[in-house]
Amino acid sequence: MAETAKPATDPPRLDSAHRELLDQVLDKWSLQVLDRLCERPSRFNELRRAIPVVTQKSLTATLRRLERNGMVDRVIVGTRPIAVEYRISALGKTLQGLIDALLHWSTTNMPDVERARERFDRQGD
Amino acid sequence: MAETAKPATDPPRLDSAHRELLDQVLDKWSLQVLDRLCERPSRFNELRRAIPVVTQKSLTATLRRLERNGMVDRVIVGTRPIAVEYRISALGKTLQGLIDALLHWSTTNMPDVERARERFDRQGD
DNA sequence: CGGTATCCTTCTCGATACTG
DNA sequence: CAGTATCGAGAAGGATACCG
Repeated sequence: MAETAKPATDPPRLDSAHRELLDQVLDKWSLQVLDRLCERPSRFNELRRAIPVVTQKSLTATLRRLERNGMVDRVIVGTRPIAVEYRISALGKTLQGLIDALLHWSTTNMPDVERARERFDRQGD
Repeated sequence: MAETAKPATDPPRLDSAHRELLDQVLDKWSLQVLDRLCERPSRFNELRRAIPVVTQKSLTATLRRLERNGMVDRVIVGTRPIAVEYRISALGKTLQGLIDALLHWSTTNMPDVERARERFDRQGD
């Protein structure tokens, strides 16, 4: 068979489209928003209070990004004063297991990570 | 019973220490570096070529961060000219399943995400 | 080969003020 | 209530040059 296969450096499995998507969905605020919305639908200011120290601006940007990627639905539930509810979408739900796994990994391995950090910092001081 | 339990907004599962760790390990370059190193140990310039368009500076920073968190080992395998090999650590290996899962999720759901984006962009134009 | 050091631009993010 | 608009500080990130 003719060889197309001889990549001394083989192609990355994570191409730019995948990277971009994961970046938009796994970033610092998104993880927390999605985690929260998996538990229950929430209003804007509810989310704001539930997620310590997020600013309006960052929360708005995060929600818009998640909405654009189909992870959350923005539902207007009342007018005057306007009321908006954010809900996890079916597509967003598919991330729930992964988020739980990440949280679990982080919890399990945090002690080892902390030891590694101390060792590293002691070496290089 | 006395009620400590009445959090109208309940506490976030993802506290700042976890967020910080996940941020340091799931960022754009780290994912690619870890994915690559799970396949095989690599030299610095090998990684650079394998990961399209990463700069020296960013790759160095990423590797230092991963090393500090105990995810990769930096092994000097030769001197003059100096040769360094980066290897996934035992701790880093524990992330492999998660990275595979993320990659799989991304691949599976990319079409739906793209449809969602198109719909969103069409509404708001 | 595997980095550091420096400069400089770009983007992020918080603070603040205002609106339908 | 749920945002938008604007500004400015600081961090991230690229380009380039140099070093052990």
